[in-house]
Amino acid sequence: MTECPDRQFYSRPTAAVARDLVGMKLVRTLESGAANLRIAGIIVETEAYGHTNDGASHARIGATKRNSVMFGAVGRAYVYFAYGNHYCVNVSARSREVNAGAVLIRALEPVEGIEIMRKLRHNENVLSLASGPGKLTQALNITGSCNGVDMTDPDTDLHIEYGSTPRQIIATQRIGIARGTAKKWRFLDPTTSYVSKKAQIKVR
DNA sequence: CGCTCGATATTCT
DNA sequence: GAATATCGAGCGA
Repeated sequence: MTECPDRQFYSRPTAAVARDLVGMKLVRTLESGAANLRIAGIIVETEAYGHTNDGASHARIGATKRNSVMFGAVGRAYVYFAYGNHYCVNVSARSREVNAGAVLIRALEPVEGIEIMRKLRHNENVLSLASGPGKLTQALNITGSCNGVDMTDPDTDLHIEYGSTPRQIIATQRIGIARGTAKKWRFLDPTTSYVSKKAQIKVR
């Protein structure tokens, strides 16, 4: 039985991978003495990033020390430090037609280890635990040491498992970028309250 | 509720 | 020096 989406899953155009990741489960394992603590959430919001075809991508300028995972094997964690305060986590993915790419995980619905998330986040409100790319890395204790971890292996301390089927998925413009705004490469389930704040869909 | 701003790594100019 | 795939505190309405 396969627990995790395999290498083939990530060997497709990043927009397709980003869409299909909505509903999957992001799982973090922390060592705590003899036992292992499991923290996990359902992915409810993602963004796809490309290579030279995408002005918003870190990979648009070629490989650097920071973005090298985007050019390596697919299905691995690309973790970087943003704005000097927050980590963001992606999974590397790309089709054979390009040389780099990744999918940013923007929000989770907490499902396992919620009390641990509360402690790591210093926040009691479950709606605020992982509803943003910087928040979810803090809630799952994801730091630079996770960079390059294989997300297709259920035995690693950071990986992606099959989850649930989303009620709905919509594609919209990406958030917080100045270039590449025409692409509708942000994917989210608008029926959940756990998407990042800027991504809330206005209901009227 | 919405707006401004500080924190400050990485990369580019 | 400036921009960036962010967040939360502080302030005013």
